[in-house]
Amino acid sequence: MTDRQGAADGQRAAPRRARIADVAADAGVGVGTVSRVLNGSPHVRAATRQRVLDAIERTSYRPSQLAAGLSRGTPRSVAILVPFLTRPSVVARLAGVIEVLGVEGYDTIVFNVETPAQRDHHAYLLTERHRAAGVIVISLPLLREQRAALIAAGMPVVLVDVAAPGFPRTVVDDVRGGELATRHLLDLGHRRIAFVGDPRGGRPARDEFGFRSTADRIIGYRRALTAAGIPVDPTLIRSGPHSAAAAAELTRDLLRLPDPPTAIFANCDTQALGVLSAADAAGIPVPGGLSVIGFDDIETAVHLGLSTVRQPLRESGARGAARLCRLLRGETVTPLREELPLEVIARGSTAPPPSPAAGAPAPDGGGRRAGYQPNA
Amino acid sequence: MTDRQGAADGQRAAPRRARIADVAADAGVGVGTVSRVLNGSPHVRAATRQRVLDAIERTSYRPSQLAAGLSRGTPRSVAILVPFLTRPSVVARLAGVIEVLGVEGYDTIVFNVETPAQRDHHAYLLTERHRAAGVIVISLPLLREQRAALIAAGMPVVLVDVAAPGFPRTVVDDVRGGELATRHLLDLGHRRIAFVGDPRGGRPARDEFGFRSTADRIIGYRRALTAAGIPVDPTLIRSGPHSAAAAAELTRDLLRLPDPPTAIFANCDTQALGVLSAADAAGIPVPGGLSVIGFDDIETAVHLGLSTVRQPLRESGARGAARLCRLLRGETVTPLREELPLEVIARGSTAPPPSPAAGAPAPDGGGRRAGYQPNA
DNA sequence: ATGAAAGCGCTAACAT
DNA sequence: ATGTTAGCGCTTTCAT
Repeated sequence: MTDRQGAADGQRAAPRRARIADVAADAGVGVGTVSRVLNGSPHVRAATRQRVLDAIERTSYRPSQLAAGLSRGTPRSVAILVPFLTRPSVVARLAGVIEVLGVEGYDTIVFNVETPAQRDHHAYLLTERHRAAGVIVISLPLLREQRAALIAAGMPVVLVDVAAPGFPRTVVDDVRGGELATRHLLDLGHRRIAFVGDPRGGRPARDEFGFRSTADRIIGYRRALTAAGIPVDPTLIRSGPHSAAAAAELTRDLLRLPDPPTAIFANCDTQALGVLSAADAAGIPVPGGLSVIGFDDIETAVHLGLSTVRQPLRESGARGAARLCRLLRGETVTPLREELPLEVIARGSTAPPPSPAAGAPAPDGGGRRAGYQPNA
Repeated sequence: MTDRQGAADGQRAAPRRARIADVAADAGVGVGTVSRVLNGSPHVRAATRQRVLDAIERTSYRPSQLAAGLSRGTPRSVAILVPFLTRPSVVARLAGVIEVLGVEGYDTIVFNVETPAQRDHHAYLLTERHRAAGVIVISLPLLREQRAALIAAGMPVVLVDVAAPGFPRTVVDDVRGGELATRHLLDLGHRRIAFVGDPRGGRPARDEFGFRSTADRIIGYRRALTAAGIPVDPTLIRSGPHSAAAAAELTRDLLRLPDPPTAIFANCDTQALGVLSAADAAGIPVPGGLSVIGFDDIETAVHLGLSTVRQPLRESGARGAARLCRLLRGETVTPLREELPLEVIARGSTAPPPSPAAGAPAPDGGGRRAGYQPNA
């Protein structure tokens, strides 16, 4: 029988938000009980719970995340640190994270890092437990001191697509990925295979990200080549900024070589796009005159019929988020290092080399796909 | 109840986080003064301020966002509602938002909406002032009742790439965009121009998003056609799901028409990709046999040499965020409707029609660009 | 200009 | 099982 906020008078009085005490009063119970109902405590009689639920309904009560967070000591939101948010592979992972976290009742705060300085800035802020209940780091190597600070702060952290000793992480085997891509090309009969990617980078430093996947993929590339008895030719390994444009430039050089490659393994699909356009600009048909394979399997790869090494992007984010939630519940995650599968997706951008170079009679059906040929 | 499950390390005396009272004690002032320094109040003597600053340094104090938020009544974080986060145009806008908000000291909480139900769910949650200080809605039409609830809750809201009466919004003129694209094609001499896009959609409803931009672009398309004295042929206007694959399918049909179009205006760059691959699959060269223009100017458009109508994506997000910050400071934003410019970027995917259909001797240099031709 | 004290709305420890 | 109460760490009057 509570007065519906002075209904009689015409002017709507400021409809003061109901607080937990209002609900308690309305239900005729203590605030503790309401809190218990809110947090799903088992120590509440079904009948009481129902009374509280009704009161909540009547008062249109909405709990304050803020107050709950303060009281609890940690908010119901997690921070996620990503480098270059707009890159397709990154945003796909992010979507996976957000989806899972949302279902688990956590808000996702996104920190985008585009310079080492931003990385340092955000990494510092995230050691504050009142800012986020936990942290998910995607594809971004952290400095040793930053990892230490996170640990010292007791901050629950999971890594996605990066590794660091002692941290729960969801990754793929990039070395194996490099091997898979290269072997796919070898199986088609290629013998002169180039690699186009980012600079190998060292370890993360004050002024460097130190991304590691390229280096690993190159290791796999070399390994596959060596296993096939083909000497690694350093002039076929090129690196430049992480962009299609840069990849295109590198490809241009490669194609001008006296003995140009018949196939190119691009470090990621975006760079593969650059390779494709450079090939086109040079009038070299793909896969007729050049085979191209990328990495990641982003959406455009499908549209362009790009062969690639697929990794479960969205799922990696989802898995990482799920593991963080486990951590936040006080459970432990195991194994610390979770590996997701890699798979070669052969589309139309790879085929046997122009003139039967070596053996291998093209095991593939030589599938070809739709694409774009502006200069036809 | 001593320590929660921390990281692997065993020992480590709980380094109790310094609170504002610690700083006050260390500086020999009251907590109120520390708070004033923290919040840049002018009512603090310079000398006192310095003492406090030093104390903060000594105690390595970090203010609690949570406590400050509770006390203030609203957190230093803003919510951003986006549909289909992984779409390139959306994530570009999001990056702009995050950048500006970060600089202004706000955290960005991202809510990704992929179904009307998710829209409703999140829109409801966001009427809680203790959850976010303000809301930025990107490219997502809200139901009337949802807008009303936001207003009733006194929630500061800005819109980006969507319109709603009474709300501050940063948009482009899609009608004009449709006109620009179509006119570009007309100027090249095309007379048979098709449109490929999303279903026009009505207004947002319980089970529908009601995206509006397609409808507007079609209006512009018709307007340009009519202005050029060309009758609008309904069979040339096709729509399907927002994906390159669907666009490809629609294009396939279009190209099989007895009197097929010589040019296609795709609702967005992603769909233009689909158009391109369908053209390729049909063995029709672009732009030799078919001209294609998209909308947005996402990164891949550059790599593929796709002509398009550019809109400032990242900037739209940045502008929206800047306006929200103004709102949060209690200032008013004006004009309510902020319009960003549109511009045709002619790349290699548009050229005069195959056989000089009508007049216009191709004002453009007929620029062509790199692309991908897997079937050559 | 600065200190003291009253909340902000909730959780959790402690009673009962 | 449920009520009571003491904080969580800060901002903000209100005095002084």
